[in-house]
Amino acid sequence: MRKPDQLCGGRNNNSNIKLRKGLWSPEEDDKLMSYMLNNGQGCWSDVARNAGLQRCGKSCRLRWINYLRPDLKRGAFSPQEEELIIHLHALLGNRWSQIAARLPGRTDNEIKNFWNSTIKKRLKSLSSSSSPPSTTSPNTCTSDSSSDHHHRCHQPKLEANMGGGALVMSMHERGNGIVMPMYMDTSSSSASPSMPFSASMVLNHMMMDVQLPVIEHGMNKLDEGYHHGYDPSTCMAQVGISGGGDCLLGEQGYFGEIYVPPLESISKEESAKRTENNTYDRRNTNNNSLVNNTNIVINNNNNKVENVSAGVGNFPWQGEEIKFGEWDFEELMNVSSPFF
DNA sequence: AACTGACTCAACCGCGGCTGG
DNA sequence: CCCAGCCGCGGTTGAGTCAGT
Repeated sequence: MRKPDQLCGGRNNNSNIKLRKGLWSPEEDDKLMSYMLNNGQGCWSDVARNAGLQRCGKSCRLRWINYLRPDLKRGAFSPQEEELIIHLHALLGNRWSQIAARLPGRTDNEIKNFWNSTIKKRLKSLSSSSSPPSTTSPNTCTSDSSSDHHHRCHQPKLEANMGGGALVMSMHERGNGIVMPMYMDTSSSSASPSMPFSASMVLNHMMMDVQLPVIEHGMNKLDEGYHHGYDPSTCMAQVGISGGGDCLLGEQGYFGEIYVPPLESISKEESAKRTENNTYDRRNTNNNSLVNNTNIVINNNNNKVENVSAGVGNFPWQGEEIKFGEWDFEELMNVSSPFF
């Protein structure tokens, strides 16, 4: 049931105007940008039409989300962001949009590309160099999520059927700080782990290698990220996991509480100016973003993920409450309860 | 300088989910 | 319940760029 609008390459609904494809011109960017700033987000097909763009709504949406959005952070990923991505991927799998929701100013596409090009490669090389003897098999692969890995990788399955999704089993203990992320392939219908234990260990090593700065307790900041306005003085991305006791990701330290230091600071005025002068050369825009707080709050009292509030930018079209509703976290946690 | 392979990243494609009629 | 329209997501592609020879 393909719909006309989604067939971007096709013809417009009510005209014979051939929809444009391919790279966006600066003029098109201008049109879309000014339209979005003036009118906000509505129906994307209307946006495309009303902005005078010979593009399908989908294309406009993609362009806006991945490139024109004023709160986009440009430039290379910081080590902290990188670590966060690795961890979140271990936790969420290839749910790039959810990962992106926790990285203010980053898009799912950007993260996906970064993962596929950089991190995956690094994990691969690390796993090949470390290769623990007991767990290494000819079929060992990294967190490669490409479609063919299901055919190539046959890891020993866990007993528990996780029902898809990714799971981080925290064996974090007081003092020794063992964190054991175990990746469960989300794309596999068989719910078999796509990351062998060896790769998990590699991942783990990577995480352990980097001591992330830890911020103070008091992370029960549900909804702060979204509801609070942008505060330049605290311009930072922040992921907090509430709960004094055991938490999903470990009690404290590596990813229990991650402080992503201010990557850049920028005033509202500068941001506004940047919005106006949004350049078309991505490589020249290693600039700043309207970063606010992202909070992940996990209620550990009942081992249930309650709510995740993610504020990605301060724009009404982006504010949304994100929940881990897609998997049954309670069940997931029960399954993994021996590890807690 | 020319060639080539690797890499990056913007954009497209196709699918599933949601919603309203 | 069914269907159409739309949105959003993840996977993939391909053009441009870079680095090595």
